[in-house]
Amino acid sequence: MPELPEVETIANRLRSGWNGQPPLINQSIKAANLMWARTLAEPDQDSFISRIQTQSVQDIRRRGKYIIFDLDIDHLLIHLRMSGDLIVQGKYDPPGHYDRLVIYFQSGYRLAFQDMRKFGRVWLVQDPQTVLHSLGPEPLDETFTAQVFFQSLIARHRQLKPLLLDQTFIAGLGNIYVDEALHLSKIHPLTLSDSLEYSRAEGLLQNIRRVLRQGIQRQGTTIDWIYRGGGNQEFLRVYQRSGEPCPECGESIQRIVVGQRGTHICPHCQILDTH
DNA sequence: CACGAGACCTGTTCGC
DNA sequence: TGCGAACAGGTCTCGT
Repeated sequence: MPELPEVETIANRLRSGWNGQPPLINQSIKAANLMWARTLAEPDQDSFISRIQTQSVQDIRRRGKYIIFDLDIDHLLIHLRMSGDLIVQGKYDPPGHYDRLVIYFQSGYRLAFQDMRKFGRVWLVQDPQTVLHSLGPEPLDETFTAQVFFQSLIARHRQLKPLLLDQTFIAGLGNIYVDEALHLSKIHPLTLSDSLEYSRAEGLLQNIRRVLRQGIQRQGTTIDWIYRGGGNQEFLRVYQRSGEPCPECGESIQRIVVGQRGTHICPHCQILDTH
């Protein structure tokens, strides 16, 4: 489900409160209940529960597609993968069908990690870097310049789309925003990374930032019932629009497969440059 | 190093 | 209507 803008939106809502629910900042944890064992990556279940239930939430933030809860001592890291979501439940709200981990606060509110497909993972660690160390740069970080981006592109010989999805290369992009950014840039997803000229790499970085900022501004992309509230879906230009006309030239949007991922391109605007 | 296939899971939609 | 195949926002591991 979530890419950088969706994770950012969820972290913001949990930090500041949303939809009548209170901020989770400063709330004290009193218990936790794990319903699907594999959801917890680290540590073992007994250590997790005994360690977490004495701590309170100091801050909530995002790195790549991870949501980070800074607690008094430890850090709780959550990766939502394909179908995960974080929901604040009130004292009298019923449990959700797909709740995999529930954290109970002294206030009576609960944080439920819901995850239909069970791909999501949770870590409780003393040093977040043990989990995050291999992540690439944040695309919206100002110190990540076009020069840096270009140099890292030409240092590899990779198909562009799989490279942009590689979280050790750049952190936070997923299938939707990559397809959108490549279409805006008029670049074919199979273009080799070391064949891009500087000006095209610069334009690509600008468009990556544009689609991410717009996604954040619209509070994410709603694809189905799992993710609620985001308005970006109406603005997608190619993603899951096979057969519809390209907004640039009117040609029919085509679906191909790249790196085993469904990929949406305009065959007229995005020509593969081979030489 | 780069890439493809398969695995991990459940649910919805598509095609016959 | 029914039923299996294809597909879904992500990432990991293994083999070539």
